[in-house]
Amino acid sequence: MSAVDRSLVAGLSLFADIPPDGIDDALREARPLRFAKNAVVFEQGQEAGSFFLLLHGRVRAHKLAPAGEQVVIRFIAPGELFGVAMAIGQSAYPATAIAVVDSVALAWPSSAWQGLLARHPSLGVQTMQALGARLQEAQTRLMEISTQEVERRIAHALLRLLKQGGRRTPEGILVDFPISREDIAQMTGTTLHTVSRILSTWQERGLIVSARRKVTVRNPAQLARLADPEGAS
Amino acid sequence: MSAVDRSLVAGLSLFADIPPDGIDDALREARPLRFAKNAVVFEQGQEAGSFFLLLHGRVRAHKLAPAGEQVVIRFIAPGELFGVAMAIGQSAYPATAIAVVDSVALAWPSSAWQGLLARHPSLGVQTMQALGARLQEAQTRLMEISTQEVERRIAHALLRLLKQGGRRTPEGILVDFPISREDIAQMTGTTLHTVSRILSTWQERGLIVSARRKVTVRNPAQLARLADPEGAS
DNA sequence: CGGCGGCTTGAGACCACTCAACAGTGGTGG
DNA sequence: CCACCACTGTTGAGTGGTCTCAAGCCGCCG
Repeated sequence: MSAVDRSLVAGLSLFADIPPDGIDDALREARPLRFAKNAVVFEQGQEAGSFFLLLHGRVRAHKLAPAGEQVVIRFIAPGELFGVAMAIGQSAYPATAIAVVDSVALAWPSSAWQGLLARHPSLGVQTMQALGARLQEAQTRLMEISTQEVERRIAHALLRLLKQGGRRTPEGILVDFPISREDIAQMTGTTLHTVSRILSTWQERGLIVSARRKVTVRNPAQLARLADPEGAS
Repeated sequence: MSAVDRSLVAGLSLFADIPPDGIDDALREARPLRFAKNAVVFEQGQEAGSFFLLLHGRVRAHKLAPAGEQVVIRFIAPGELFGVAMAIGQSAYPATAIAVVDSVALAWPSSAWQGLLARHPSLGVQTMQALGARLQEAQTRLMEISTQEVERRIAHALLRLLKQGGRRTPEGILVDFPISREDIAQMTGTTLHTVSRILSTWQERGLIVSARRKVTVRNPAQLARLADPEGAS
């Protein structure tokens, strides 16, 4: 009678160390939710009533600056937890989450977290590692934005996007979800104008092919050389 | 026969939910280490053999950029865990840790982590919340550096330093550990020159008093107004 | 008391931002 | 089904905040 079938989450590292009946137990409290493109999953500042596991689609998390500018925190891929505010002791969501394309996520009430953690300790381990990876990435971005000029930051951002969601095509590797110049600007601390100019010159040089909300990298190796000229050890 | 007395860590939130004999158990595997001012605790890239709990002093964590620039990740205060690379699934330290003043830390072998976590689940909860707080801070700094001009970033950085280690003095609130313009520059993604200029103007305006590696804020409220002109809700 | 690490301050250059105008493109409603 | 409009992207011109380069000063620490 579980509302969600276990096959939906089979193979996710989050549940890797949990036996089948444990997974059933965990899914019992979850509800699947559909989010249309551009739908808001939760909003910054709102009370953190649920946490989520993305099953299909793509979700963008961004933070609102006091003056109204947005900064993109990350793009969430299927298989990732998000909105785990209460796991880290926050009662409100620290960012806004919006579906980039039609998406499906499992939602648990935040109050279920403690019990889940107690019954399935490996969840804690997996979550801690995911948090650690996000912390590393945030610190790396901080380092980049502090020390590198815009072109290199954009190169790094693009490479990360490819690693997270790159799909081979005849023309090269395509970022497999819609991404605008504005998005890239908000990931790298610059403006859409500057991103547009830089992508234009890259396109002239044959490094990339881009269209409206679409970027294909023809030559990842050269892009990597742009990102790290020294080939840092 | 425990090597370290439990009174050393009494009152730390990290051990708040663990009974006395559990604390003794945890301390059994730890060794206290002294670090002289400017001593290296561990270095970025090095294999993560130990994790640490700072007891006295102050430790600076910074990351080295490919071209050699440093970025200050955080200042570690007594009571905080650091170097927990393996807890987050990293086999090497992602940053360098250096004692800012003479310091004392407890060191556990990294291999002890799993067992500790299994025997004392509340450790996991506490650590996850600490990680969450650090993630929040990193993301907030990302937002600041992406959207705000240098003066406001420095104001925010100073306010955070005060919150973490501020001591009342007749002249105002003093950052209670040595901090150079270069440190502040590396926290805010700017240069020591710009920091110097800005602190100079603040000093002229009577906002702060500063000396070599010392900053005292006379008027925190005014500084906060500089940091958030709108008084954002 | 000498030297070095930290700090200050000036001058000039430049990267990236702001402001501005316009051009595709794709979704939507009549 | 087509036309329109909002969204996305391009490109130019000008500006300015911050960096770089440079020189010198101060105050600790050894």
